[in-house]
Amino acid sequence: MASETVENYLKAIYALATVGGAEHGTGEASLGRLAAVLGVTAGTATTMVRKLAEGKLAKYERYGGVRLTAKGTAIALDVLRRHRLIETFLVQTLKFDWSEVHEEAERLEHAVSPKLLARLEEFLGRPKVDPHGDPIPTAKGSVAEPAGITLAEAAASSTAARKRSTYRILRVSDQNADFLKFIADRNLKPGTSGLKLSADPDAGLVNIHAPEGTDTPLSRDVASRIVVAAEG
Amino acid sequence: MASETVENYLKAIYALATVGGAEHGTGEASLGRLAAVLGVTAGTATTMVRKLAEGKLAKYERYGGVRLTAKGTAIALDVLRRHRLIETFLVQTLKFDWSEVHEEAERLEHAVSPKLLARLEEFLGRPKVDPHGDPIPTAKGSVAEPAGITLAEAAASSTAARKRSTYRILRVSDQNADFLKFIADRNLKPGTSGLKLSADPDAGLVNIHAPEGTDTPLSRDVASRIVVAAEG
DNA sequence: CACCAAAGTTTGAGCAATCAAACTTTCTTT
DNA sequence: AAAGAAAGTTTGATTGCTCAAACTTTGGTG
Repeated sequence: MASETVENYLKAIYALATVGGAEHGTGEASLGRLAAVLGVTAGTATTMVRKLAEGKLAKYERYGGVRLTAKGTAIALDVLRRHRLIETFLVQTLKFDWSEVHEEAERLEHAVSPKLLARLEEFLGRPKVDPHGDPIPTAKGSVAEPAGITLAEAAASSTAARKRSTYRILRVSDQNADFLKFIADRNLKPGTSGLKLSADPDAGLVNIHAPEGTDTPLSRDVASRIVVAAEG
Repeated sequence: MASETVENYLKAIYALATVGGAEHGTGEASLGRLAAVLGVTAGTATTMVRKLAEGKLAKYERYGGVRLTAKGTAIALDVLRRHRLIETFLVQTLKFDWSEVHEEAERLEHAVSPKLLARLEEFLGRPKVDPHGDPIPTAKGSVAEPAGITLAEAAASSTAARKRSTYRILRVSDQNADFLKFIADRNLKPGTSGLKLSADPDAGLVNIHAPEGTDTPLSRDVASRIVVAAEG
């Protein structure tokens, strides 16, 4: 059994190695960034990563970054599965706001048994995505990375195509509570549709025009964390 | 914040100090028994209990046993509250068998926030007792020790009174999975009523006569862990 | 290409919780 | 009350995770 700490390292490495989608990422995480997201010193991260490598959960060469083995990836995906099912439960059943479930799930994900998780999944109606639109890995360990493009990409696409389309929000991949509150305030949660987009490349901005007429300007950086699909 | 380990020590001391009901117990736990129920060596228990005393969670004198302070009791009751609400959730919502929820709750009780617990309590309909009939402490930290007498006491009471009465099971205070399965098999779970009792003091036995005619003989020891009330 | 800054690594130490084993106190029994 | 058993305590060591600080490697930039 991987300790809670080991699970957190694997999850963090997985996340860093797959920024921008499982296929899009480099598959590798730098030790500095890993240390930063885990809130430990660089030395601690180095030591722990060496231990992961010894346990065949990761591949690691000195000064060369870390990448998960199949075994490490399997555990990371399982943690992610637990995390996302728990978040879904908190929002769907216990009526938590989507901005406050992350911390809670962060603790619970290490305390649920496979059996509990299976029952929970059943109880929730076998959801495919969590409240942020992030896909829930299956019990067998596969993730259905959903279609869709980032808001940044959509806004940057050819003007003609974009002007014809409206967009629907599929996913908001960020766990910062303030950011999520902001998104919810602007009614830009997953499921919102009928949005029109425009870009202001010089200012580095993307503009979202909601059907009711309200406009929300976002930086490209922020826009790249929101996934949308063209509709109609 | 008390660590998971500290919470477990407090919970175990509370349980040992209140065997046979909060009022009935001695209020004190021996270090040997404490070590045994926690599965640690006696030396470890001594060391940890000294730390609890330093933190004003328990009173402790060398060679003299340990008892919780008000502060320690408050935490113990809070852990118990979490444990019992979680067990209720697992049985009531996720359809777990009552014999298999203990281990699960044992891990989860350290990972739930006060907010989650409040929502869960609401969702469950503010239950007063858990699936074993054990009372759920309130958020304010009071336990309503329910009325009722042990099966052993009931069976030992004057023959005349006992013969007139039938009994209802209120509580089965034990977490051993096999024992609970046995009890469930015999249909002796909390809520079962219409039971008649007889005692065989020489053999140290208590006999339960179910309305359908099945008889279950129990040792006095086991009978003292089942709480019943006379009815009708 | 030589140097410097940034990134990464190593070392020595600390904390929480644990054990085994030597030791002390208390209880029981005769 | 003395002896021995049972219960409890102390000591020294270990494990997992962490830090600070000294050190090394890598990779740009002048």
